[in-house]
Amino acid sequence: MPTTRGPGQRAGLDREAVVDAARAVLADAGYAGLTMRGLATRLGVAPNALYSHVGGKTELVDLVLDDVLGEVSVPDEVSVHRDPLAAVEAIMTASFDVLLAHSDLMPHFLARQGARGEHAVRLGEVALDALARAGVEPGEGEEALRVLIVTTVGFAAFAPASGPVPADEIRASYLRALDWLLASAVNDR
Amino acid sequence: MPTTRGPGQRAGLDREAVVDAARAVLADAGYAGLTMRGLATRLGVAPNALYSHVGGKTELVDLVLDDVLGEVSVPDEVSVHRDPLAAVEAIMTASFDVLLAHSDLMPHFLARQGARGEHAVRLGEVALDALARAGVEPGEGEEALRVLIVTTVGFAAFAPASGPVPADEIRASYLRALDWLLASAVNDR
DNA sequence: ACCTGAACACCGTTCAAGT
DNA sequence: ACCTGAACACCGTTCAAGT
Repeated sequence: MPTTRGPGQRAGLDREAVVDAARAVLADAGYAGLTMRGLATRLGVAPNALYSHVGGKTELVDLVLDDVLGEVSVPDEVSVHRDPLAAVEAIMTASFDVLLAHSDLMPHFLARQGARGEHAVRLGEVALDALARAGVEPGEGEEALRVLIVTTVGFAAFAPASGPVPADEIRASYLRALDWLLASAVNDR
Repeated sequence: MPTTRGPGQRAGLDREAVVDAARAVLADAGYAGLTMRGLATRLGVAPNALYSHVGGKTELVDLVLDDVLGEVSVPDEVSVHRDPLAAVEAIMTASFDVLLAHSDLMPHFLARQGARGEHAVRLGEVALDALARAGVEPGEGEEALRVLIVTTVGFAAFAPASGPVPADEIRASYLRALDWLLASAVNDR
């Protein structure tokens, strides 16, 4: 039960607290259960208080998505140099597993046509570097990366356990598709 | 302006008319503009009248999606027998182009984890037959098809012209990914 | 069976005001 | 700058009733 607060009294909220609470709502009630009003209730504030910290619901979900992407472990420079192809594969499978745990966010990812938060950018940079080192032609890295991202997000969206196809089957399909794509991306010239 | 109608008076609606009107709303206002209430207004009926013909909004969008898939031209049996790999490619690129024109429906496709309408089923059957004839191992056709579908829908979702990447670039990426996947699916054994 | 009227239980967002 | 109160303009869906 939230302490009653008059106008002008602070709730001690900030952007991070809002994003954290949004992730908690997401974990409890899924994407369909994530509403600005419900989130405000959980935080003990009026619905419109959230607009002091995020621009709106779309931006909030963007922030949540990038927060999730922050959980993907990025291979260090040494690993990338030693075996760049394995590094690309590691980035993608790690991303897949993290995104799979938030598969109901993937339609939003696609509707927004990608992610442009700091974690997304960081992942993209490392993957692009690794692809170049793995032998992808200069100037073709972006295209290859786009293919890999669409595949990864697409399968993560498709895979929830509630679906008609078991998640482990989808995961196997994803891994196979990833191998097919990487083999072709590297050998194609 | 709809003719005023008292209780018990028919509007002459049926499932098909509702789906057709939904597609018209979609063309005018996009997926975000497709609401049960707005659709009812366009049809000149009360909002709840729609529930005599569709189970709800989710089912309506499912029906619209399958209606869209009905526009994909399916290769005839002769073509499939003559060059099965080309037939698979034709099915996928034709689907891609049709879905691309309705890219804002793709998040719904993924959220629903596929399409199970009659047109979707028909496309799947023909594609599966063509994949088998093209040399995909028995029992591996479903997996290959799943990979192709996710890729096709993923790129269709990703490609709208409003996005940061031009649609023709995305289309090129899609075609390349499709070639990569098909080459591996057929040769992999 | 197919429709209307009315209501229920919500949404996201904005505006003005208070400290 | 950060919050509240109140409102605006919507949603999808259900229930009861009419023909």
